[in-house]
Amino acid sequence: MSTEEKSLNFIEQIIEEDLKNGLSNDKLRFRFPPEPNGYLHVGHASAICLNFGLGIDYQAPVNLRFDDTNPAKEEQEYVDAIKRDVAWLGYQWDKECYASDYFQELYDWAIEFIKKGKAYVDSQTSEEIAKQKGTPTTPGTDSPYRNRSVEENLDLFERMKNGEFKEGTHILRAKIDMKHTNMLMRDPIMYRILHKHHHRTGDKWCVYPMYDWAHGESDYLEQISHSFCTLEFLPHRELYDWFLDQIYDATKIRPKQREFARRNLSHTVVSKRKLLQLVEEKHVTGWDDPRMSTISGMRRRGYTPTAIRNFAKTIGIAKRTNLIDVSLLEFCVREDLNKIAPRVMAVLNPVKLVITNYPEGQEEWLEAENNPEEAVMTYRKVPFSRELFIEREDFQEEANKKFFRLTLGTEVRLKNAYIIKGENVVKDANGNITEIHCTYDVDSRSGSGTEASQRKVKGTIHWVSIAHAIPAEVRIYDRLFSHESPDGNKEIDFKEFINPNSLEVITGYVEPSLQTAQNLDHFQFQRLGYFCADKDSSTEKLVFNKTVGLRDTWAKVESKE
RNA sequence: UGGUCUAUGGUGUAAUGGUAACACUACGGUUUUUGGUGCCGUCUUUCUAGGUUCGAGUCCUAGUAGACCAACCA
Repeated sequence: MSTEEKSLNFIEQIIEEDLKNGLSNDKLRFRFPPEPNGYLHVGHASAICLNFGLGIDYQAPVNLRFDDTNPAKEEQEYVDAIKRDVAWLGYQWDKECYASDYFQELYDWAIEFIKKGKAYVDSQTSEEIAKQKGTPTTPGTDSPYRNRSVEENLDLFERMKNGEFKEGTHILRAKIDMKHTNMLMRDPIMYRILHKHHHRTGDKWCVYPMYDWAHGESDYLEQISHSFCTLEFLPHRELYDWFLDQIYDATKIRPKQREFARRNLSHTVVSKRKLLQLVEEKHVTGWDDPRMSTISGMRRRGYTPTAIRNFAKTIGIAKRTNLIDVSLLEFCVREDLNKIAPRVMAVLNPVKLVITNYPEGQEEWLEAENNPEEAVMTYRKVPFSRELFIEREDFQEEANKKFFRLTLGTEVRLKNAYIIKGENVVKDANGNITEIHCTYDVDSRSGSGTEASQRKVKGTIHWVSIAHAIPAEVRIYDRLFSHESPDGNKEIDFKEFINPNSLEVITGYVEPSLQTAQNLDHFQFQRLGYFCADKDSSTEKLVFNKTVGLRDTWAKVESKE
């Protein structure tokens, strides 16, 4: 009964208003239109969640359209990666489209433009054209070729298409207004000559449409009702509408472009160009490096589709410039992982613990909860023996009042096992601890129901049996940028920004149940953080990537004495 | 020396002329066989100045600040 009044964001309000004004719900259609010139990143994830989310909410189809109008930058590899990423996020597109599917229609329309005197061939250099274009504060001037005859334009444009000219010698321009306050309306370029192989159309074309001439028309051909893009395209809207005016058939849906602010994330870069630079300059191992903000990087890092979708939903949509703190993304990741990640024991910085009163050669397989958050609890067995590894930092000889873990003379519980008491330590010549000796209370086994097993001790620590533990490579990631992400459009030197300690590779020991860990399964190494298994083809070893740390307060508490 | 867009706690987003709220962060308390989780709480908000109105975060005007616009990129 209590249908919560959901507040609509401004995008939903636009749609609601259109529906109220007579647009039929079954005419709704959205699209996500990436250029296949790189991998998708967390910013695209927002756009994907917006468009596909609207599709789900309104039960409307969403097209996946590749904006492949520039063969110089686009590759099939990127098309494949984009499809994989959108699908991984959990969305299904209605039609898979390509701007290149429309090259013929666009060409035919361009001929009509010429015939109607709406377009002309300009034969100046790009420098001359740029000069005539003026600046945001000064008007442009007409090209000397602006008033060529229709016949000459038709002839020239056909010869451009037929490959008779070199790149840069001629372009087709829309004839609008060189003095327009919006620079995009100053006779924008519709076609340029590019003798490049296109990943889909091969060598069929050597004239390629520009974004502005292809995008709205693609929306129109696909009968997209709402075309959402980022705010930097806002000045393009006037041109989008002008092009549509020339070809629009009133019996059809006229697509509407609306803009929202792109999302910026602190401590990271959200720009394909900069991500490409990181890859090319080898600051990272590739587009799917777990430190990258790409969707494939986040996948390898262990972020889940649910977490990313919740993040997108939480940050919402608006029109103001923003810088979202990564801690919100990390919260979303923890929130999801807490529910689904099995708790397992692992020791990353081991020190040997010997239980002196535990029989030599004896082993027990103890029952352990997989995840206390589970609705129906499941269990696994973990091996216990006389010699264990524990985390080096879980032991201190001298007890601080706020230190709840193992010290000499105090009791602590080994998770899922027994209560032990620290007795003494063995040190090497340099005074480093090499072994800790302790005794255990045989009646204190977890779940045994004995009085001793009910006893409260102030700390619980984690362990693995040395004889049974499996060595694993563990990759600990830190933020790629230690302070703020480099911003602006100018060339940047990443060396000034990159955190040199963003990757640490260590060898840890994990409980044997992880031997069968599948690629990208999630785990909580108890008290250490969330991790995922990453199969590395170059090694037989188990490899784990640290996804995100736990929200840990002990360091803070202990530092306050 | 132009045009367009934007302005709500440290961060992000709501409030659609009628009690400024939700989440994150930070901090405190509590539960806990994870210093995790859960639960409870605290701190911190409408850019400025006018105007319209019984009433303005919301509408209007001006100012201020930020963003975008001069690729044969998208």
